[in-house]
Amino acid sequence: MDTRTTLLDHAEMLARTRGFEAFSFADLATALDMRKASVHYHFSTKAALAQALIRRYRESFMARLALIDAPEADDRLRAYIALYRETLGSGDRLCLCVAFSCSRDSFDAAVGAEIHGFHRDSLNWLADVFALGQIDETLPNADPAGAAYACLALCEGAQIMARAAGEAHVFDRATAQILKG
Amino acid sequence: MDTRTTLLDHAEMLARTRGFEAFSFADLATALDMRKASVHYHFSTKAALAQALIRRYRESFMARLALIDAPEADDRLRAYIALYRETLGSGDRLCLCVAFSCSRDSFDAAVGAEIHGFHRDSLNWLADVFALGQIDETLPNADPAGAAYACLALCEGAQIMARAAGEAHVFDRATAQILKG
DNA sequence: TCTGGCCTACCTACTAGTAGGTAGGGATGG
DNA sequence: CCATCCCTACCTACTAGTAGGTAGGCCAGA
Repeated sequence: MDTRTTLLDHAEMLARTRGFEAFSFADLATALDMRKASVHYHFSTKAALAQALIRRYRESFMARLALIDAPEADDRLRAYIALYRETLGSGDRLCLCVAFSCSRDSFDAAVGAEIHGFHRDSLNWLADVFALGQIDETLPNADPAGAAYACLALCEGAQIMARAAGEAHVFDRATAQILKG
Repeated sequence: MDTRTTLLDHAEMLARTRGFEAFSFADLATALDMRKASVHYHFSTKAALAQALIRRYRESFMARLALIDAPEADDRLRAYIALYRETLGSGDRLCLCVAFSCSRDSFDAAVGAEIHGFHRDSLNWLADVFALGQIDETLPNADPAGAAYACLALCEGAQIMARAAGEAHVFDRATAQILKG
C-alpha cells in the first residue's frame, strides 16, 4: 500500500469518527509511524488534505453507485440505502460528506464545491431512480426531484441519529420508512 | 444581559456555524471584549461549556415544543418543522444537537447523554403527533414510532443539506415531502 | 469586610508549517 | 563500468502561533 493512500485512509477515518478539526498531522504521523514533516511532504497543507479527501470520497462513492445494476427502481433504491448504511459502519462514523458539511466554515471554496457536487450527483442519481419508479411502478411518487431531496435528507439524518446513539440500527429504523411510502 | 448568558449565546452560535472544535475561549473573550481568564471564571473547562450549551439548548427547544398548541396532528407537525427550520437561520447554522452529533467523540459521556436525550424527547413528541394523526386522520400512518424516526432524520438531514448548500430553501424542498405522505 | 467578577501574566502542550539535510534508487553520459 | 545527477521519500530540528488552563491581584458594591 503506498503511503499517500494509507494517509488518506487514516485521515478519512479520523475525519468521519472525530471530525476534521479534531485530528492533526501529528496524529496521522503517529498512526503511520512516521514523522510529521513526511506527512507534509504528501499533503502540503491541511486544506490540501481536505480537498484530496473529499475528492477521493466523492469519486469512490459515485463509482460504487454506478456499479448498482438492479433494473427495478425499488431495488436500486434499496441498494443505495445499503451503500449509505455501509458508510455508517457500526454506528461510529459518518459519511465524509456529512461530516464535512457540519464544519463547512472551516473549509475553503474548493472543498465546499466538492461537498455541493457530492449532493448534486446523489440527487441526480436518486431523481433518476424515482422517475424510473413512476414508470415501472415499483416506487409510486408524484415528484421524483422532490423525493430525491427527501430521500437524501433522510439518509443523512438517519446517519447523524445513529452516530449520536452509537447504534447502527437507528439508521435502519429511520430508513425503513422510505420504502413503505 | 448577564455575562454567562451572553457567553452561552456566542458559544452556541459559533458551535452551530463553525463547529465546537473550531472556536476557542479566546474567540469568546474577543467577542465579549473581555479576557480569556474571565471566560474560564464562568466555564472552568471547555467540557463544562459544552455541557451547559447542550443542556440549555435541549431545555429551550423542548420548552418551545411544549408551546405548540395546535389541536390537529398535521398542524402540530407543521409547527415542528417550522421550529426546526427556524434553527437553520439563513442556511448558515445547524441545530446544536446536529452539530454536536457530528463530533460526538470529542465530548464526554454527560454531553453524549444530553444529545441522546434530545433525540429521545424529540422522537417521543413526534410519535405522539403521528399517533394523534392516526386518530384525527390528518396524518395517516401505520407506525407512529417509525414515522417519528423518519421525520426527525429527514429534518436533521435537510438541515445538513441546506447548510452544505448555504441555501435554506433546500430544507423546505426536502421537508415538503413529509406532509405529502 | 467580604465576595463576585474581572484582570494581568503566566504555564504547558500542541498546532500547522518550514528549513535544510540524507538515504537510496534510477537514468544518463563518458 | 562507473561517476554524476536528479529523483522520491523520508528525516531532525525548528518556527510562530494558539489551545486550554491557572495563580494571584484588583476593585466595586452589598
